[in-house]
Order: sequence, then C-alpha cells, then structure tokens
Amino acid sequence: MSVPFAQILRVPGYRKVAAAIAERILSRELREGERLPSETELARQFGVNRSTVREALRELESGGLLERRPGSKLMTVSRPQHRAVAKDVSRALALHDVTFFEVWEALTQLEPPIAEIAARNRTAADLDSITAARQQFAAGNTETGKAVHQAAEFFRCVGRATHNQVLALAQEPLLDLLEPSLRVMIDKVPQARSRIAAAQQRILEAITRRDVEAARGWMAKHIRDFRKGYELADIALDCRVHVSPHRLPVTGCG
Amino acid sequence: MSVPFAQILRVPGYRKVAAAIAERILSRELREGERLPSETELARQFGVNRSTVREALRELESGGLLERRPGSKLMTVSRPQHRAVAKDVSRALALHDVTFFEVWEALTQLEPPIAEIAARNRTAADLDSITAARQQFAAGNTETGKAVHQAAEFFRCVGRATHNQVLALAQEPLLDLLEPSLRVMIDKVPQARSRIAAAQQRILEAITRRDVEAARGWMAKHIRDFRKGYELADIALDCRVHVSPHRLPVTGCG
DNA sequence: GATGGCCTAATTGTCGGACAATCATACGAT
DNA sequence: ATCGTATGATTGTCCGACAATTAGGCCATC
Repeated sequence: MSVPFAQILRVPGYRKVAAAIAERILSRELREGERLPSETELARQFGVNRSTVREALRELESGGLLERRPGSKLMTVSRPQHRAVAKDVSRALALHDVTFFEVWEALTQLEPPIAEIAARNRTAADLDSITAARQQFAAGNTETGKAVHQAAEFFRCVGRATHNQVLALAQEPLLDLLEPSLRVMIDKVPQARSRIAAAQQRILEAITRRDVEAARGWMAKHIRDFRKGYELADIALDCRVHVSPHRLPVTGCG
Repeated sequence: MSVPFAQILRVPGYRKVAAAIAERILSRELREGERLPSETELARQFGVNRSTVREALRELESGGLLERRPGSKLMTVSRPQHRAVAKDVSRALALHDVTFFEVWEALTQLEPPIAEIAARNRTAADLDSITAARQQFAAGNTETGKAVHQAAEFFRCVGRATHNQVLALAQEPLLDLLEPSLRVMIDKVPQARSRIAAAQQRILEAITRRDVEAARGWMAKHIRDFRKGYELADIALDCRVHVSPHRLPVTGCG
C-alpha cells in the first residue's frame, strides 16, 4: 500500500467562530470582564448567521471562557473558574472507571507536599481561613453532607495556603471524588469525625508554627487514616468512584 | 438588613436539555459508543426546537461527553479524553497567570512519586513504551518542537506505567505548560538535550529493575535539572506560562 | 441632588421553516 | 462480488419572527 492520504477535514462554522473568539481571549486581546458584542453584531462581523454564532457561544460558555454575569444579558469574557474545571476533571475520571484506590493513592502523594509548602508559604490570612474551616468541621453537629463538605473545605484552604495555583487546582478533583465515599464513611464509622478533627488540629498547628516536617507528617498520617476508615466502613478500595451529576445546572432550580 | 432573598434563576432550555442528556451519560444509562437520536428526534422528545437541541449538543460536545466519529453524522456518547481535559486545565491555569515557578514546583512534588509508583507497577508493555519514547528523544537529530514533544511523551509513558489514571491525568496539564518554555530552553542551552537523555536513561533503568528509591531519586534530580536549565537559558521563573491556543480546531485546516 | 416611574431600543431565548451537502441504505447492473 | 445509482435521513447553515428581559434616556417628584 502506498502512503495513505490525509483525512479530509471539514470544520463547521460554529467551531471556527468559537476558535476565533477563544484565540482572542487566550491572547489577552479580549480581557476578563470585557463585554462581548451582541450576537447580531458578531454574526455581522463573522459573516455568518446568528444561530451559528450562538452555537459557538455555547461552546465557549461551556468551556468557561465566557459567562453571563447574573442578571445581565451580554456575555462577558471570563477565566475558567478552578472549581468548574475541576468538576470536568473529576467527571472525566469517574467516567473512566477510576477506582477509589487510585484517588487515595494520589491523595497520599499530593497532600503531604501541599501541607509542607503551605507551612512554608502561608500568610496570616491563610491561617484564618484554615482555622475557620477547622472550627466549622469541629463544631460537628451538622448533617453528614455538610460535614463532608467542610472536611473538603479544610483541604482547599490548605491548598490555597501553598500559594501555588497548580497544586491547589490539582487537588480539587480528588476532593470531588472523595466526597461521596467520605459521606458513607462518616456515617458508618462513629469515631471518624473526631479523628478527622484531631488530624486537622495537628496539621493546623504545624502550619501555624511553620513546621514543614510536622505538617507533611501529620497530613500523611491523616490520609493514611482515611484508608483505615474506609476499611472500617467496609468500602472496597477497588470499586469505582462516583460523581454527583449536578454540574451543568450550576444555576439550580429551573 | 434582613435576610437577603435568593436570586431568581431562569435556566434556559438549551441548558436543561444538556443537563438531561449529561445526566443519562453520567448514570451510564447511555453507554460509550452509543449513538444519540437525531436532532429532530431529540427536539421532538424534549418538546423544543431543533435549534435549542443543537445549542445543548454544542455544550456537551465541548465538554467531551459527545463526539462525532470521523466520517459519521450522528453523535455518539463518549468519555472525555484525558488529553482534552488536560488542555482545558492548562488553559485555565495559563489564564490565571500561573508562573513558571508554580509549574516547576508542582512537577517537583508530583513526578518523583510518579516515577516511584511506576517502578513498582510497570508491566513489560510499559517498559516498551517508555523505552521507545526514550529512544526517540535520544535520536536527537529532530527539530526543537518535536524534541520537546518527545520529552513530554517520556513523562507520559512513565505516568501511564503507574497504572493510576488520577496521577497520569494530574501531570498532563503540567506537561502542556512546560512545553513552550522547554522549547526555548532546549534551543538556548546546548547541553540540555544530552542531559535530558541521560536522565531518561537512568530513570528508565531504575524503573526496569523496579528500584523504587532510585526511580524517585533520579526523577527528582531530573526535575531539579530543569530548573538549572531554565536559569542557564535566562528564563525568569516568575514569568507567566503560555499555552498554545490550537485547542478548539482539534480538526485542523479548515 | 437623589429617587422612582416610564418609554424606547437593544438583546436574548426560542420558535418555525427552508435548503444544500453529506451520509446510510437498499437496489440493480456489470 | 464489486461497482454505480436512487432514495431517504441527517447535519450545517440560513432567514425571519416574536415574547420577555435588559439598558439607557427622560422626566416628575421628593
């Protein structure tokens, strides 16, 4: 057989339009908060129909490059929010049959360094937010769903304290995937709440006195403890993680 | 001031349709590869216009939940590809003014554990692909762009060898963000190629004999070396990373 | 001067219909 | 069995339309 021909690629117009707008955003030609022209105007400029423009806008909107400020009509340029991007990642991982063990292993590797760097770089404001998260969890008399959310929030605050966006974003999907199983665990294992609260306390103390070694060590122990909790709760480590679907209706009740 | 009222939320139809389809995909009711009904049929079922359905499809398509098999008309359900998701993450990070230092620091924390776990879990097939990637880079007489891509490919192969999708996906955005600056570095620092090749060789050897300590250690050194290279190339660590925009035209030349 | 009401124009969300180009499929010819 | 053809389905794109909402200007009132 001779050299195969390259595929003929037909790119639909809505994708070209989306790509053109996306390029201007990525090149900072369009800056955050800037308002996009109206759909009619865009259609005129690109020389396509408004329907085509709208399909392109949906693509950009879904990617987080455009958003509509609440109560506003025109779309504004925006930077994809970390939470939204993380949701996409965790959704992808869940669809790829990621096991709980994989998530736990990643946490094992990622969280201790995060704690260490947080101990090194944290500011007073970071301490405040971590403390607040810890206290909210330690209050403890909340329902399971909220408690789980608060436990995740503690990790998020520590992640932000690293002042490294890459690390902070990297842990977000893990927290998403952790959440559902953590909910089961907290319900099933009576001592889980107090153990988590104690771990948070020690981590917070270490970060407070900038003790990088202790912060890393306690965080490592904290993660190891999770695994024990899962075993106590009879949650198999090799079963698939799930993810709550409520992502697209960011704006809730229709 | 009294308790503020909740915002009135009006969810447009195209988003409801997208959410409804996404939910069926996430719940595995619609399985991968399954073909979606035609737009007309979907419009009939949802009781909306075809234009509305199309906007919803663009949203799902952009999120990677739907794709069109090449040369096919109907959309099929798909799981978001890791590469595509990673592109979104790196794009988001770039737009959030992530500095090169942050990327490097994340690599410092993430890659050594990946090498260690790869050394523990690698199969013979993994060794083959890592070896192939190493050889392609070591051949060395390629142009800069290709060389950079091959260097990243080495990391990818090691990541896959961990058999942990979470870790493998976590490093992908870092490689995307590394690429542009690595291109500059390889061009400016003459000895860069050989040093990278040597590091790859040692890492590969360690992974081959399942020496987890050595794998972690050499990888750590490899990453530290990157930093030296950047200093030699006069690339400031606190400058923003960039990302190539060619993401949306996955299908190239229009 | 600030506030609130009112009017007009602009904008979005949605609809209906239309058509060319392409794809899927069955049928028939060689 | 392979190739050409006819037919229907599907997508990409267009046009035009309309209700609901928002933006912005103008004016009266306090």
